[in-house]
Amino acid sequence: MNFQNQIYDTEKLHKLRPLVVLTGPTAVGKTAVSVAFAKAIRGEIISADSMQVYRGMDIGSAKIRKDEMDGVPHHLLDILEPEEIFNVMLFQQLAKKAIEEIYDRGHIPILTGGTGFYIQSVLYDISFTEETDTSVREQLEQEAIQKGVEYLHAELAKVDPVTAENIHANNVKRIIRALEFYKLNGYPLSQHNETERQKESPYLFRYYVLNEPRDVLYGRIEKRVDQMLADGLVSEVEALKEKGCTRDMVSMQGLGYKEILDYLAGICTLEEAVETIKKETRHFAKRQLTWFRREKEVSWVEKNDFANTEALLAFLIADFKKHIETKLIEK
RNA sequence: GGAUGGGUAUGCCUAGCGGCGAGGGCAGCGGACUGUAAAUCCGUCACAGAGAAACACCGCAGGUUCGAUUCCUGCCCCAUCCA
Repeated sequence: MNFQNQIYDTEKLHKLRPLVVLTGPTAVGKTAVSVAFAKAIRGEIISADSMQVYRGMDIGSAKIRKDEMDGVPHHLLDILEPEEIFNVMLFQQLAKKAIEEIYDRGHIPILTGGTGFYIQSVLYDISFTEETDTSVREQLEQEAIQKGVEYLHAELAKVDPVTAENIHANNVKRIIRALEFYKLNGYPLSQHNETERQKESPYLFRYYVLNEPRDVLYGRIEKRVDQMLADGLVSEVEALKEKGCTRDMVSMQGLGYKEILDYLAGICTLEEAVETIKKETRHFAKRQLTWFRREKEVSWVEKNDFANTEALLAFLIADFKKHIETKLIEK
């Protein structure tokens, strides 16, 4: 670990709160860029990824290997067992804590990962109300099965017409969440969202979205899934299954896991599972791009605009210096 | 050479068995998203058009019919089987 050199003033870091977000659709090559970038700017990496938090889920989540980290500290990797539940609020808490600690060390936090929602939660410091009662949701889930989604949607329309209007009647999960929010907090979710949406980021940030032509990206996804299988994805999932992991767990909803689980259960052939993983991963990449497009203050970085990784890196570093570092080192 | 089954819209699979300007699925594309987010959900997907006017390759060409994607004939492809 040669990450001790501290060129930034800790107090100033806490005050200016610099933050780099480095993201992009799955398989664009975030990981490789992030490490080199971190080294160049004395950064530490915080993974904004809903699956890489789980231990024992390395291949399928495309987790960075220790030897690839090159001495750069990585946070929020391997912090939970696959049986445990993870969600945005938890992520936000942990990420915020990590950010403060990184400032203490005189370094710059770099949020890397493809979960846009997680990034948003820390970037705009969305406040989540304290909710511990899980029985409400369970009850609503039961009601959804017994009385149907339409019923719940109608119920939601009574207490929170705005949200009911916004959520499609088929979207069970989000209808349940909206109802749960109302029951637990006593006021409509739409009201909460309205105030949260106004928030300015407490950070001095740059939000980079790495991208490349769709067909190239899809080709890369195809190759990566094949590589995962060659690396032993099936035995990774087998081990998890033996450990007691089942499809209904949050962790097992990850791409590659649920499909291989189906294969292991004899629901489909391995070939079918692999095809599904590739297809779903493409869909996922697309959804990620939709998310980033909607995000306001992002800087799109097209890989094609650069001759090679070094050039891309040089750009990122120059951009970072221009927007953030100068503010940090000026007296 | 013979037998049988098929060819359905800019990609793939499939419904259709006389009123079809043609139903469904997939892929693709677009979108939503504030405690499951690698989740969940929505839209679009031949051309034309809010009009009684005109305009259409359901393999191709004819025929029957008021009317054919649907029936008949010939031809061209494809698949499997028999020679």
